[in-house]
Amino acid sequence: MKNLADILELDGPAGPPTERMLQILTEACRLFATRGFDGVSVRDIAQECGISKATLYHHFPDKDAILRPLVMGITRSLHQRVLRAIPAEAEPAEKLRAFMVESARFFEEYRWAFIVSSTVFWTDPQARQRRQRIEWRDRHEALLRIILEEGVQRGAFRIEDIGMAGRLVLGALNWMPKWYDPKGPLPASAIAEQFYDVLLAGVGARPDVITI
Amino acid sequence: MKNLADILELDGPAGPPTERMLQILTEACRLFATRGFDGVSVRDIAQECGISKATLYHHFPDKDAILRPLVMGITRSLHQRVLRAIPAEAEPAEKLRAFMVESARFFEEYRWAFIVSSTVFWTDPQARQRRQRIEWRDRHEALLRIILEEGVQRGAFRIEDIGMAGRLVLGALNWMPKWYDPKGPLPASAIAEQFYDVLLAGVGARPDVITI
DNA sequence: GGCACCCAACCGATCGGTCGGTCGGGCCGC
DNA sequence: GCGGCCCGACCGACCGATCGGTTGGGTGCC
Repeated sequence: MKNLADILELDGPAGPPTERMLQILTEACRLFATRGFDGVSVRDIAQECGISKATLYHHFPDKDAILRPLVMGITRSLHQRVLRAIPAEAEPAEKLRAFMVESARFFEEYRWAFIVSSTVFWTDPQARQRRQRIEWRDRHEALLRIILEEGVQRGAFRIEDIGMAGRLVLGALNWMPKWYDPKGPLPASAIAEQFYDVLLAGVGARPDVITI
Repeated sequence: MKNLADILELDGPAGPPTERMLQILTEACRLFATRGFDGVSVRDIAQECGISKATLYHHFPDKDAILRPLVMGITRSLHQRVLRAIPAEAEPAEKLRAFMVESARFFEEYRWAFIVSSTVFWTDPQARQRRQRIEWRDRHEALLRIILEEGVQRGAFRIEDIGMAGRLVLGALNWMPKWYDPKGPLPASAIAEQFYDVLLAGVGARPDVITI
């Protein structure tokens, strides 16, 4: 995982996060991703960091306070990074490609946090910063929808239901964590490129073109 | 949820599952899907069924024994149902369509169990019947791969990397539980049809065809 | 001395699971 | 028909373990 501090916004009233806090967040993130939030005890996190549980509670008020910045940071940063990666003047197809590739790249860099974020979205009916998180996610989905709509209007895309097309794209990308192997032959960005190719041209052969 | 008994294989040495066991499985399934396995206590399940915890343990040896048939049954039944829904003599494209639509239909019928199964796959590093479950999943993925390969060989599909194309398809389908609303306008099968259309023809406009 | 950091020991609550016992309906010998 | 018996379904009370979180007291650096 790249520097986890980049995606966090802990530098509020308490100043920038300390080295120890980052260590706790990093270890907790990896544990949450592999065993789930409820499957990891505060003792586990402390032990993994080589400190006592009481020390951990010196840096964080409660268990939720460890999870929250991870989920929140990932949701926000994903959108911001993808948004920044999309060239303003490009063709819609190129924008879609940028959206998909940058999403995959982000996933690869912050894999554990990405997994935590996407699993927590489920089993969390109430509070945990839900509103603000959903706001970012909606903004992200809106960005994709705008790209697709622009493509349709400019004649680059041919889409019946934009919402459904968007969900197909996001589904393929968001499902990646479940099977992606960082030691595999292809980086996530290359996989996203392939997805893009299939998505744009379809898998169906085009006899009408071939037989001209 | 349709009759949960259809997907279970509890009728082993102990005979067919009793009404009470089915009730426990049904309620537990719904709770697991919404709050996660670790987020649901045995007390919760018992209370939801209107029985005491001791009574629940009279019907199941432990908590895992409630989860196991759900996850196992879904994984196995999904494959079997989809396999049966694919016509042997059809074109590859029609087979792919049947694969996707039947998967969606199955998800819609056994929505809670489907969600439980797909979430449990994560946070479960060890035992819980992992080997047998993965066997069914692999068989399912192999089925899709065979369809795609046949399509390529018969000139119906134009695919660079079959594994990646398959993962795109499965990703879109498996992600559905996260956003699908059973009270929405479209049934899951109709959504799968749309996915199929996009997948086959792609979203890119085809000026080469239009300008003939 | 004061502050940030750290710890062993402890707290009440809740976890998965067990125990001894109650209840009611079928089934037997008579 | 009927007392005695059995047994599956059920329950309240309890178990040790572990949960998230707290307390009070160190230790070392400014």
